[in-house]
Amino acid sequence: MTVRTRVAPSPTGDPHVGTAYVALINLCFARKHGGQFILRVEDTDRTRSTQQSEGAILESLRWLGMSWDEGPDIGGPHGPYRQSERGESYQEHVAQLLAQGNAFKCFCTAERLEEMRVAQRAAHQPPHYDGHCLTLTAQEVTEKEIAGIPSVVRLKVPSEGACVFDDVLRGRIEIEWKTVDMQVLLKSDGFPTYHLANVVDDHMMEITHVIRGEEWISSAPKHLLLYRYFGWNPPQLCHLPLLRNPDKSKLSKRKNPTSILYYREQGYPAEALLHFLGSLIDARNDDQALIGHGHSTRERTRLLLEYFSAHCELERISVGGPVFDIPKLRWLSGQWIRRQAPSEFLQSLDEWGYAWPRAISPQQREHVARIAMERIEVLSDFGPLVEFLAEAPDVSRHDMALEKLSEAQVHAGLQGAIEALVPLDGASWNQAAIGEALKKSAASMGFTLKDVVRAFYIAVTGKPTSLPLFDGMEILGKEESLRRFEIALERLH
RNA sequence: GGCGCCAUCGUCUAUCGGUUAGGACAUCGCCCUUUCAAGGCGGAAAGACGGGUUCGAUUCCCGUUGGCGCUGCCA
Repeated sequence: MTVRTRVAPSPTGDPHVGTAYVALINLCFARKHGGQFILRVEDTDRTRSTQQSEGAILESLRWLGMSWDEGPDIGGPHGPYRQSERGESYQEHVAQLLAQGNAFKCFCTAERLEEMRVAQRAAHQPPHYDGHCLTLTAQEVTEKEIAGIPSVVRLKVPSEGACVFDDVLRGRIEIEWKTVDMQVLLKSDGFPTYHLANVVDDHMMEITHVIRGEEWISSAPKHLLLYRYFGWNPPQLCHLPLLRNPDKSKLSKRKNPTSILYYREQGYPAEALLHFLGSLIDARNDDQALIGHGHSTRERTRLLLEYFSAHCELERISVGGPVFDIPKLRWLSGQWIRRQAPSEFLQSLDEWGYAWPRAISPQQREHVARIAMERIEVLSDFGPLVEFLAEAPDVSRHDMALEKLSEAQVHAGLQGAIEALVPLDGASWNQAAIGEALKKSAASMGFTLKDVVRAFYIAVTGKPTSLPLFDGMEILGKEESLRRFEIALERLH
């Protein structure tokens, strides 16, 4: 039997990093075993699902280099791959359950259910459907339907015994039937709930391994019960740990950026996010030797996926919920950026959508890239860092104050620098010559370059820390550099 | 509250009964150095607690505590 896995996102919001994490494991496991990986859209919540969200999810997964063998965009032998388009199948299966007596119609109103739950909570009982409609006769059901009372279909659950199943990661799990609720399978709008649609589709699509988040453990008995009612063999179940906020709660956008789009917009390379997610799956993927292979994003993500897949073992996934550690991701991002050749970095910037200021000529870009790329961790750090090359800073007298030198000394230092730079001819205006001139000038006044250089940084870049000064001045050119020194000098008066 | 899952440095983890408990991020220090980074070197930092089992437990079992999840006509 060939391995078939799936990821089944619900298009109700921004593409979540947790979806990518689950998708990645499913993809790698399928590839490792020469099987297929399917993308299925679970859009049964008609009030929250959007076309836009679905598009963003697919696009985000593709951005990370993932691809699927069957899905709503490419079709496949078990389509459609969008649950909203599979209504007939659910209706048939619900009819079967009803006919077999494994499910029942329920006409309870939302108000009654709410009252019931409040009462149960007050009595310290677990909130459960109380079976109100379970005893309705066929006659009564028909009457209510004729009267046009809306209904749902609920699952019948054994009252005794326990559901025992094996989880690939956690071993034997036992949950008593009496703790399992009579879950709604078909909503009053005619759409199935997750539980029904999921089981029917997984079976129809011949999924062999259901690898999903831990949050589904509690409802696994319902799913297994459905497989039993239908007479189907259930797939292997593997419940993954949930990604966490730093405070260990389930990763949420209230506490952390969870959208893949956010990380892309911030300029995290796709390969960095992919590498990070991979490292959460298996510690062997947390390997610095992997960084830097490939000459394009496409190739880099492909090689990572290949590596992750080659030794993917579900059993090695550790079950403690990992904190989504953004500092580590940032570091990885910086590593991936830095291991590129400057020309590749330029291309990455371009793909990310960076718009170069006019003042920086195409010929200068590689030089800028070389000095900037080792000082950033994400691409959005780049703009602020090179901004001074395009626009002169507005420095104040206060900015120029130094700890080690008096104002008079700073003044002299700037003056001396100008005098040292003026004689340099245009042809020798490069970082080495500039550095030498500035060092010599400082020495001639009895202090080291280190003593005054902070003032120079502020004069040229507007900030005490920036890109290497001499390089910055070379790129700015002699005229503009001297102009900035002179402005700074004026501000000191 | 009920049910379930989980538990090694701050974080991600290695260890699959015997280790000076290893690595990475973060952090601290030193070196390098025109600032800041990057890079190099080094430091500090962990088996939640209590019982068993065993010659020997981080590792196996039980309990406690803690964290998390589920408890919807959301997934």
